Amino acid sequence: MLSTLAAHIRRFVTLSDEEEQILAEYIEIRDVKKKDFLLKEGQVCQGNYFVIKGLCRAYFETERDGDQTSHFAIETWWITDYISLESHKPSGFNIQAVENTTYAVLYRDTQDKLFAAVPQLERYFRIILQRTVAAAHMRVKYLFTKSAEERIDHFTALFPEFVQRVPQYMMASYLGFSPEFFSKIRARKKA
Amino acid sequence: MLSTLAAHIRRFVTLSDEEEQILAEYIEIRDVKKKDFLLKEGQVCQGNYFVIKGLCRAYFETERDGDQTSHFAIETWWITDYISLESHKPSGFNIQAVENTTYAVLYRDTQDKLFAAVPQLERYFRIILQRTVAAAHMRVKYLFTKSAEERIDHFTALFPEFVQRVPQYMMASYLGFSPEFFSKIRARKKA
DNA sequence: GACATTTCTTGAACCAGTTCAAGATTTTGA
DNA sequence: TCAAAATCTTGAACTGGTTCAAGAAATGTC
Repeated sequence: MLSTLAAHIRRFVTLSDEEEQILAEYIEIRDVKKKDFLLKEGQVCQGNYFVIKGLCRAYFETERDGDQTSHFAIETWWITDYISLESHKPSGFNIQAVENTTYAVLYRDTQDKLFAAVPQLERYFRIILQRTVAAAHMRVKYLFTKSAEERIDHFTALFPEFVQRVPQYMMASYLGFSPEFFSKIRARKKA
Repeated sequence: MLSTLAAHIRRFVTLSDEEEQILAEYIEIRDVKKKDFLLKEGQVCQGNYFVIKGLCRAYFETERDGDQTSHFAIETWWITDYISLESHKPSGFNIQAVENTTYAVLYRDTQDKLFAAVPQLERYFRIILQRTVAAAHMRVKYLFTKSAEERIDHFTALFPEFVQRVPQYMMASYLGFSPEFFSKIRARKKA
């Protein structure tokens, strides 16, 4: 189970077998069922979650309409609330399993000790975060310049797996429009 | 000039005077006039820019309307196109000085050598990037849940300096609405 | 294999914000 | 100091999307 994470790390930095052992001591592997929570709004976020198998989403409640899906994670993606992690304040997000999920937790309060023991993990996370920022900028670019329909097409081309694994109303929310409108776009396309 | 950057780094990690000297060898300080470009669309982004004095913005051209401002940087903020930096592909963004600006460049191709010489910079950038991701998530949260007027109020409260230093049409673009609508909101508020 | 729950669709009325166009105001540079 | 350039304002017509409500289809469960 841990091997998935170790393999992912080795795609970016070198990691000896001994270092993998050290990592194992700092990581906890957990299982959750569909709809269970990794993090609940109001809790202070305690760590960073690496999806080994399954699919999770971060979302928050809005006043008017229902939930707003903020982001997703599938196999080999990290997901957390960096705002809460950073500020040590209660999170405004829920992180929930969309499918039955196996994931690894890296706890915030032991993270620095781990990084001291295996310094190239600092580099690994720098690289991961750099990609996360790039993805976030891409997303804003698309939100600002493309119509709802173009956003669907683009996202479907880029991550076809998601569109099959995630209910349509979550996709709609993530892409920034209502589930009803998603339906209408699909109807329009068939014609 | 470099001292501004060194001071910023020391807010997050320790940095000896010798290490500051090493850093100096890898950093270049530059001046640009208002409206000059740090990066132009079509170029491969060569580095990461740290604003010492002044104000810059990243934007891209859109088909229909004019520019779309993607993000800003004032004193002690880093700005770059991580998408291009990461992929080594031509950038889709322009990074431009909004005021006369002094900035430091950290070049991509020597960055790893610098990190090898001063390992805690890896940590410094991990922390900076973590905050950048947090900010990006915050921004999407506001874009999705707040009205144009609420976004103005929130941003003004959070970064009052910006609203004074940046033309209104750039703010409007950054916050995700038209400059005309910004005007109308202001008129509405006075009443 | 049928009942409950979750997800998806459709239509009608509506609205937050856009677009276009023209003028007013402010800032800039020689 | 004054003309040119940049920025901001206002109004009228419009549109991409929302909201509400109700039913249809799919999925999960014992």
